[in-house]
Amino acid sequence: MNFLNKLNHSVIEFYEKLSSWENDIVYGKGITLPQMHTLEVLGSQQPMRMKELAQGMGITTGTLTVLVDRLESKGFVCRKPHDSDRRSILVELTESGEAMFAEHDRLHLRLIEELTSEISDSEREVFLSCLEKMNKAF
Amino acid sequence: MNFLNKLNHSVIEFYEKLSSWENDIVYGKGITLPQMHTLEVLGSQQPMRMKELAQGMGITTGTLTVLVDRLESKGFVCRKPHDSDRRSILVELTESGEAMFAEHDRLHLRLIEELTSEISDSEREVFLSCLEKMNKAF
DNA sequence: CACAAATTGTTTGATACTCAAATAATATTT
DNA sequence: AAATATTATTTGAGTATCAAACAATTTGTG
Repeated sequence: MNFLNKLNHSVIEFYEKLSSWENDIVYGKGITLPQMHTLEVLGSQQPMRMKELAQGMGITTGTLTVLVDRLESKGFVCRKPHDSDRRSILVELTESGEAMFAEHDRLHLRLIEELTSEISDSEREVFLSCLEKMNKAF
Repeated sequence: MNFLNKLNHSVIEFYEKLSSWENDIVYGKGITLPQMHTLEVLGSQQPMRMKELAQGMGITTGTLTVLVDRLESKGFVCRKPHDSDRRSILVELTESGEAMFAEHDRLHLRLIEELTSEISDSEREVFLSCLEKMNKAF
């Protein structure tokens, strides 16, 4: 098997494992993966309009409406009117939503820490650099 | 922001982008992501019992039953009786399922090829090595 | 051997995600 | 002022998912 093929399948394997880990973690918190994803996107930019948030997540506003409904009823986000555009609605993390996001991010960090614990600093530097280049090219 | 944090968020960003890419690619083929995932798992080991396949995918057999129903009606997989255990059922890719899987794998390979095209061979070697170590530690 | 216990796949009932299309309210353009 | 565009919600339909109940078969035990 050639190099690129190996790389390809290692990427797929990592993706699958991360996906499965994510699912397990999130499930234990009484929230779904798309719901957590919403909190994550809001975590990095806040507040956001429904339209922006939907675009950032790659879903339709129709889908987002029900997603935000559920997150709101669980107390993790809140809707606010937009100052200058009355068609728009701003979505924000509540204190509890912030906490949920922060906790998840912490777990993520710890996972990456564990997974790379046997890798030398210089190799990790290269790894990050590759990842950044790939993200840029995506 | 410290190193691990950067690494963590680059991993998340890559994961999101790959997920979105996967979705788009698969959507155009009249098949869903979980359905493609089923073909992928079967692609690397075949035939598999329902139970094995479900475990390999991290879903219940109940979920898998309907998934395989749909794939069967689309002609991508087929069910066969198990020789020695009459409770079990073997699932296999059809010719058309093989083709679908192979095509998807090819696209995946091309994506990885493109994303890493600006990265030197030696760095790609390190990248693969890191990925393999992380998969092992997962 | 015969019956109890475990395994395997399917079915059922419930919840969630997703989209496309229709709708209502508000902005923008002409 | 009226037509067009944008934004969020609602509706209808399909799919994914799980847990629990079920039927068929295999394995284990007395």
